[in-house]
Amino acid sequence: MATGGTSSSSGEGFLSRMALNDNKAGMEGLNRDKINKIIMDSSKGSRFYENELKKEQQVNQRIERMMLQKAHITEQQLSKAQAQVEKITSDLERGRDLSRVIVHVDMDAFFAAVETRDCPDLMDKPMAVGSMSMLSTSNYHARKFGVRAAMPGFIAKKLCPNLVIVPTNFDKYRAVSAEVREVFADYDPHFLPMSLDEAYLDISDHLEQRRGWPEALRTHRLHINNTGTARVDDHGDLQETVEVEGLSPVLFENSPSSSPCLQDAAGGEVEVFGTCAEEAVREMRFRIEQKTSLTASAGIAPNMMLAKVCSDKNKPNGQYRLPSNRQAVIDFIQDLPVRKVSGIGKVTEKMLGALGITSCSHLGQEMTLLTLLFSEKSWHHFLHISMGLGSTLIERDGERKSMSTERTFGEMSALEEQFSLCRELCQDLAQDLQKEALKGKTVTLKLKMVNFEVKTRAWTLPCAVATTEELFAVAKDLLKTEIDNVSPQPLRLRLMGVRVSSFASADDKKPLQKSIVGFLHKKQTDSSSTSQISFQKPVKEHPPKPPGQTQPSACPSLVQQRQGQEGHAWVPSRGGVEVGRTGENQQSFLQRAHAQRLRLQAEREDPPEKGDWNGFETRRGPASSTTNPKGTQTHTPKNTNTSAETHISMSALTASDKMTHELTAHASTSSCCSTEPGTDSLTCPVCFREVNTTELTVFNRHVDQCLSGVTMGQNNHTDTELERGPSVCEEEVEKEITGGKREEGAMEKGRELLSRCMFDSVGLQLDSSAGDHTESTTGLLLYETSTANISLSTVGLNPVCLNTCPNGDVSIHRGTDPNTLKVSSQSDPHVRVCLLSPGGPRPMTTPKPESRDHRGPALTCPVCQETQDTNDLTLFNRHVDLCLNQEVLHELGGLTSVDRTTHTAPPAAHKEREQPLQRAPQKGKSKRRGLSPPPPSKKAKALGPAWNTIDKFFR
DNA sequence: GGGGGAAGGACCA
DNA sequence: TTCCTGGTCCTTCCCCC
Repeated sequence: MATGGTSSSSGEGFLSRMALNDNKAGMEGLNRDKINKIIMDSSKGSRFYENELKKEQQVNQRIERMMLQKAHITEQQLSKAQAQVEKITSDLERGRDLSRVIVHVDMDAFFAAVETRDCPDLMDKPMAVGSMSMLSTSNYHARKFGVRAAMPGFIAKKLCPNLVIVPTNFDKYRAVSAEVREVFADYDPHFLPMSLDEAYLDISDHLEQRRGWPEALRTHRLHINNTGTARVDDHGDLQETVEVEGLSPVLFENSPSSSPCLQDAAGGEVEVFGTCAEEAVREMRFRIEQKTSLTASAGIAPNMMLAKVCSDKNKPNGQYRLPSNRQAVIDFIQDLPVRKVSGIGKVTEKMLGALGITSCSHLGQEMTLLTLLFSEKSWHHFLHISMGLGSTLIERDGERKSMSTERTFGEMSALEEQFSLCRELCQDLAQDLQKEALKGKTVTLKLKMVNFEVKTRAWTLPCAVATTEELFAVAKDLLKTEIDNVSPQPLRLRLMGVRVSSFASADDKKPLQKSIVGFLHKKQTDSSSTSQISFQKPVKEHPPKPPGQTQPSACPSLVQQRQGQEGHAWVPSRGGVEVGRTGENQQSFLQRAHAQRLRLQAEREDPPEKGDWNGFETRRGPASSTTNPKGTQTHTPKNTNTSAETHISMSALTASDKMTHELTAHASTSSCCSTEPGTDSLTCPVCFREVNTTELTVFNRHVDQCLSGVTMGQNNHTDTELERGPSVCEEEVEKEITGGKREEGAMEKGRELLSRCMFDSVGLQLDSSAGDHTESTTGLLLYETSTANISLSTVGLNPVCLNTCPNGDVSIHRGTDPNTLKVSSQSDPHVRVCLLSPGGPRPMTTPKPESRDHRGPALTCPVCQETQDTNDLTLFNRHVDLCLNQEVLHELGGLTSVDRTTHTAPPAAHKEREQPLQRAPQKGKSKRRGLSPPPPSKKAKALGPAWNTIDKFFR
């Protein structure tokens, strides 16, 4: 019964959850009160104790709620539940399978036994394996003092001052475990290892065969190795047969090897085992003992649940068989304490205890009540237990569902240390993932505070990730969010872990795109989802769904606006990333941009492809290699008329270059810039202009110059092709800007706009006096830097972290003037910022004119759907741009929620459910999965309909 | 208001 | 001075219908 606060099992006022768990072999008949007092005295006042107290109170509250619920149960509910239980019980009974012979084998005090075997001096001493902080296991001498696994060493020392604590040596245990598993495999090649020292086997098939075996196959010889330990050579030659003088150092009295032996013709001792299940298991344990000098215990039963309980029955070094008949099972279950059943721990035990349920027979008696108080899963489990049912099918080769790594340490508060550790963990995890060729979509950061409070923060990506950079990109943002949430206080950690889950399916496991070739190719063939960088006339119908999109890709509001304004309503007047373009779903664009960013990050991990030239490679049809002017190789197109694909390997590019290509590649799908198969020109992958040549040398020179222009933040084309005048793109842009009329400076506007699309660093002003620092007064930004990981500040916005910085030394922050940004890097002299918006400070709220011009209707922003108090297109466009740029910025930032209504980031301490740490933005339904911006906070919702409306765009 | 996805957390071995 | 890892289930929040 819940007592609230602390509960006592002995009247001393200690936490029951911290009391000794003597539910383990070798711990019977201990003085629990005395041991518990020592445990409490050692723990009281510690942070651990305080946390346990908190947990205990939570469990007590659960119990109180449960009891309250119980008090309100009606007779009607009970009778209905009764009928339900009876029906299910009947169904389960009909399906009871007693045909399999399942064995659970558990090595006795495994780690301790291995250490004792290797150091016989420990044989008669109480010893444990672990450290002063935590013990992994203890031997049976130590258990008599109450020392057991999962107990801190310092407390164990108080219980048993003579305790010898041996450090763990997992390599050794793994090696021994491998030997044991070799034996298991002879009885069930598909056995299921649960840990290094535990496994389930289905020996039904083995028994079937065994019945026909001659005695010789069931005969095993004893021999002694050079350490004096008896060993058997399984069915092999006896190298040295010596009389067994005694048991191995860690064998127990009822060792299978101590059974009477026969002598073979050569005078060696042999043991013959029978054909039944007990004999087969005894033989298995015998062979394990002979092979490793360690003993094992086993349980034989018709299902896994019972086998597990049975293996504990005659521990150590014993076995127990539960006959495969219903009555035997029911009798066995009757008096079995619920805590003995795998899956019922201290909390469940306590909750059941509050209902007066301590044994499995009680479970059966109270099933009706349990159906009304526990979840369906829970009471189904209870019902199975009460009937002695369990799995008869050992699930082999089950798919791994997650992989993680974590580390416990002394208090860690320094940011650098935390991020450094975070990166290390990501690195370790990436290596582990690589070993199993796994990629996962969900990255979870686990933090344990110094007060033992555990927090997990997860983020699900649109595509599976596996590399250090990819993992760190997410983990560090999650970490940063937590740090920000407690700021200015430091985040005081004692554990950090990183986990990856939601592993990719077989299809997703295909190697990540090495290039944007598919991206380009697909766009060329799928105009419906093509991003039109040119500014076309409004479309009237929704374009077809892009592949993978479940929602219509056009923004109805936007279409409506455009129609209503006869093509003049919203002209995306800024350069850079244009979202909401005709025929383009903003979300799908953002998704692709983000996905591409991840791919690019992934490619950083890969070495440059052989044959790449400056990271660019042009392929058309089957390629042959040729040497380019730089002396490296490139592929010469053999057939320019078939399967034209522009392959841009990113491996040799900097992050900034890659980002450039991410967007320019996108731009390449423009109708005005796409490569037309069948022409004698090649399309530059940098500027996406057609270069009127098929001569590789000429083309390479062009690309080279383009590339250097982009890299240097300029578009200093000097090629003749580049100086031939405005490209088709520019003309399109110009048309859109001027409405078809050529005006003074229109061409320049077009050029500027285009160059911004291509991430020209227009607007940056280099402050040479600041050394590596670049300052700019600017509006919204996207980043470009060769080292990435920039915390971007935009005017009026809080910093938004966009990417990963391997070196961690790039920073962008506001200068003394709130409208200036400072970009700096200690290691990279070429840090660059690319503008998505014209230079110059921009107001962060939509500037409203004194009074609206009444010559036309009010305009509604397609992003926030707020009616703007203006019909002035310049002002209106500025507002739309602000909204959209924030979407883009936010999207690429990935994690920081942006309040679109106020155009400011939400308060760092965005606390929900009174959690001390901010939750990672919650994902919504599949429409927003992964890439789309997280929903706004409650506050943001209260402030305006921004999120709802942007979401509706894509429905 | 219910269904269902996502995330956090508890529990267990 | 109280582990590490991986799994399942429950609760809560949120969006959508």
